[in-house]
Amino acid sequence: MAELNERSQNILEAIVKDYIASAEPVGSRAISRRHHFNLSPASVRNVMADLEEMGLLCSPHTSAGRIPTEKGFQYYIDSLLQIRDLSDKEKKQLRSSYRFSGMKMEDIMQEVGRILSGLSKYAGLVMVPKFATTVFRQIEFVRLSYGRLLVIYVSETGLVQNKVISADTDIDQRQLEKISNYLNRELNGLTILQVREKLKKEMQEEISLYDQLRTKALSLSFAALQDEVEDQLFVAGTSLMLEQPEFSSPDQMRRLIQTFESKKILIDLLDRSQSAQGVQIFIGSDVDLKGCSLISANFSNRKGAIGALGVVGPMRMDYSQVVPIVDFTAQLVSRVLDREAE
Amino acid sequence: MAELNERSQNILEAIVKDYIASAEPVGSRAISRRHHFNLSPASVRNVMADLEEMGLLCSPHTSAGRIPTEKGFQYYIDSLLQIRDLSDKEKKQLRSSYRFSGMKMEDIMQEVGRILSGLSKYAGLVMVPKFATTVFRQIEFVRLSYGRLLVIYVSETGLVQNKVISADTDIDQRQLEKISNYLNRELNGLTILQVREKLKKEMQEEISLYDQLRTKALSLSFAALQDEVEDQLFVAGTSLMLEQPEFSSPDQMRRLIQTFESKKILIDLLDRSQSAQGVQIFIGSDVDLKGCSLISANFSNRKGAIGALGVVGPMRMDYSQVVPIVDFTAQLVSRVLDREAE
DNA sequence: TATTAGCACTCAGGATGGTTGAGTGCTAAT
DNA sequence: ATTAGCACTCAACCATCCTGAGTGCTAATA
Repeated sequence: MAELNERSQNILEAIVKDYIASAEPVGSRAISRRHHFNLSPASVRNVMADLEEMGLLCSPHTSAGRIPTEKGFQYYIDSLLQIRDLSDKEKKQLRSSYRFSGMKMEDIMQEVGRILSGLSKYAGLVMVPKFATTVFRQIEFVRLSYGRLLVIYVSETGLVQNKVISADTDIDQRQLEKISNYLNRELNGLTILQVREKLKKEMQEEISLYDQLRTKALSLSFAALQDEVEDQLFVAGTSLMLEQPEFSSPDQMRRLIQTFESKKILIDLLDRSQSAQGVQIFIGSDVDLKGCSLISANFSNRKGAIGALGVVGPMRMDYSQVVPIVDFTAQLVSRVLDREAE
Repeated sequence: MAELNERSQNILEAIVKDYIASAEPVGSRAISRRHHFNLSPASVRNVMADLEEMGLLCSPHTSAGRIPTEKGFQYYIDSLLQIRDLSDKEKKQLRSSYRFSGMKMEDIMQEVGRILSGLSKYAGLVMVPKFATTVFRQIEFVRLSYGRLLVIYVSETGLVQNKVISADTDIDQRQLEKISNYLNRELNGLTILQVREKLKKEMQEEISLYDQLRTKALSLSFAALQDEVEDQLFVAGTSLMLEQPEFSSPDQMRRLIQTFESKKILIDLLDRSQSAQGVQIFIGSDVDLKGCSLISANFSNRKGAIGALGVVGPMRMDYSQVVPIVDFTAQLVSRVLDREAE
């Protein structure tokens, strides 16, 4: 993107800000009046025409003001937006909104989503990613019925997964305990991915069946861990977004709800932000989020990244407000999880 | 409700059916033409006026046809609706939609919701109720960090719950195993409610502390099981409902989404149907479901009721279609769970 | 040369009014 | 008891007009 001269930048910024505030097209007169760069509406119009030429603005129809295009927002965010830091007071306030003592992972995530949504007035998202990326801590088996077992495995970060598997023969609880003891000793500290590797390798070597218990243990844990568990996504405050004027028409509402319902689009985006550092901003049809933006950040404990959170709002979102909230929340959550981990 | 004479019944039924099909007010002419009770529009009008007087019909404005009121629907459902049985072919088809092998409880529930929604074209609900009503099967402890434990407990029906608790002292894994062994022996076969009772009683008698292990076991399990775990509700296909003409206005959409988001209203209703037998129908502002109805049924295995499922749709729903689907699905799910339980 | 005043033009949105058609209630005739 | 007939009502649709906000262009200005 070519650099803009200062005047153009100022005017673009003014337009974006006004539009964020009002959700309505902004006209040259309004700009020249409300912002005090001593310029007549006519001059402003000239600049606006240039900006439109460059694809940063557009007008819904001839006699309406201009609104920023996606590209316009992009430019604004990349070059003009300055994120203010939260004041200590705000940080304190934010910190006190979050109270997680005694909550288990899932509940914390849900609560974080709710609070994010409440603070931003948009939809809050929290994703706990695939189990595969976590570190194995413990596995337990519960016999449900003949040949049917419930497997429960716990990650280093405190995530719990359970799954029902079928064994070809019945196994009693005493034996199951031995098996889990064996596995817990053997697999401790590996990531689930490593565990899978190890199991696969050992099972190939094990064809000789010289140790019945061990063979059983391997095949059971293999069955338990083999397939992917999906990312878990918590969404809160969808209906808050429906209050926004850009979603006032039935059609737009429907589309929005569908987006949230399928979750896939959101998970993909959060997955992407998973691997990045710091706050990410995704804009509009960047990826099937027509008219919306996603502000996200990942969180982690000292054992590594464990998830991502964020806020989805209309593209016309108050970024300078929401970005620091998301950022700080991610840090807070990271710290909490760290404390929990040890 | 006073009994209606046959003609009135016929006409009411015709109106309800036409309205269900079209979602539009139905007029006297349409009735007298489409249904062949040789009556002129004028006669139909007379009857309609009576029905309106009784509060079973109303007209949105003078020159529109009539639509059934809530009371009208209620009467229709109570007295006129006849539920056809599913044909064997339909049953077979339904049965083959449901494939749950190797799925764990949560996934089954989610899948059932999705399928219910798909079949009915409305929103599908499945609720797994409070843990308290289930029978204890097994408890396991995992040490997370100093003094912090993860408790996992499994019900007879295969539900898994986990929770983080803090102990006042650190306990190592060997000791935890002993504790869980002890508890598993001691609490086997009781409902969670009974378990709570028992624990409370024993803890009172235990002040003497003559057995350290046992005391610890009691206090841990008490902490783990003391507080209520909420009902879990799975909702699928919200956006399908938005397609219905009655929710075409932004306002109605918003309200609907809010209802689904809070979940509370739905949980309350399903909770109610939990205890009842067979299919239940809840209509409209019966309970804060303005414009909607809920058709629900509970499911159970031979150890007792474990949940409820249903379909939420516009009050103008095709009951004769949806009721048997819900009914049969509940039976199917019950059977599946029975098979799983032993 | 950059800015601005002035002016003609555009167009969405609101107000107004007429027409249509579906539906009603009432009355008198059957 | 039923129904034909008729006057009446009213939402929905359409065309039309008007207004005001906003534009682009051009010529005058600093």
